[in-house]
Amino acid sequence: MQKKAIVNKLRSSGLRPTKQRVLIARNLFERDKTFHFTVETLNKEINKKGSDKVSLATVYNTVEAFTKAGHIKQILTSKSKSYFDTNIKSHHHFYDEDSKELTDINYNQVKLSKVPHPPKGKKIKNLEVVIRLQK
Amino acid sequence: MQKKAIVNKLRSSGLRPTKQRVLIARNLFERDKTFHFTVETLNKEINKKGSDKVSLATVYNTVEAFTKAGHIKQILTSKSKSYFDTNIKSHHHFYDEDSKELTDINYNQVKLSKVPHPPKGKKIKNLEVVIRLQK
DNA sequence: TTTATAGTTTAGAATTATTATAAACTAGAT
DNA sequence: ATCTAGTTTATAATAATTCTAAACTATAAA
Ligand SMILES: [Mn+2]
Ligand SMILES: [Mn+2]
Ligand SMILES: [Zn+2]
Ligand SMILES: [Zn+2]
Repeated sequence: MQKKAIVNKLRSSGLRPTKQRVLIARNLFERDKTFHFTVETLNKEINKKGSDKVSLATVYNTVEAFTKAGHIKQILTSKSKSYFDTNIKSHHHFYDEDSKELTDINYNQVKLSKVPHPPKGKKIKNLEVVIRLQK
Repeated sequence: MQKKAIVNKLRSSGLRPTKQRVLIARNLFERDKTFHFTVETLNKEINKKGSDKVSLATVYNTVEAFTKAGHIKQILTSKSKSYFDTNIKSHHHFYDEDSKELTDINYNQVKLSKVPHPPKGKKIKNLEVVIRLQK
């Protein structure tokens, strides 16, 4: 994804392409592979080396804005820190209880042959599987 | 579950049946139905009305001890607060994005016809499905 | 182009959830 | 009854996140 595309992505979701947002978006989306992150890891990544500094408040604001816009998504965990994913396609996760690491499971690696009906008046938005691993 | 059984449950997991632990355990397990809670809701429930007071620190300690002992389990959410479940059987959840409520899905309401192999040297400890609902 | 303004960034304070500390207390063994 | 490791508690500390309000800026309008 090139800078032009990044700017369009931001504009298309009603977000002004500010210096900070473009910097963060390039860091998140100009990669070969999707990945998982926390605000803490993203903030470190963004603010390392000689690059222009972005405040922690802005990292929080931007992550929230990108989540609301659907550019990233929040991941289910049982931890006190929020995890996010640049892979917004429907997919599943392994959670390694020993290393505490989350890794993607390809969507077609899991098949469901029976899914419950949603309660009246509600629709299924998505379905996520988490497989916990142990030694 | 009667008081005697509660005391045994605590003893069997190496926990002394103190006044506070028994009070909390009775509140959690002497019910017809399992339920979901946070430390905050449990603390309110335990410390309301004329009952003996239990400190918040003890509620945290006890929830941690009960989780380690396998009497309750922590639930996957994408929130900053930890949720717990008195239903320790393998089961799944609906998560209502509008009301932000978690409800149980019976285990046999979900069937998986394909599950990925765990990475080398790891075993599958359990598998949880979360179905997000929207209006 | 300037100008106006709504949107954005920021440092720092505030809040919230959780964990740590260390002194007082107690269950249960002897 | 005495002893002691385990437990409880008030309170402090830490960690994650949200709030605040002043300074700044992207961009639309003049
Ligand atoms: Mn915390
Ligand atoms: Mn928080
Ligand atoms: Zn993922
Ligand atoms: Zn449940």
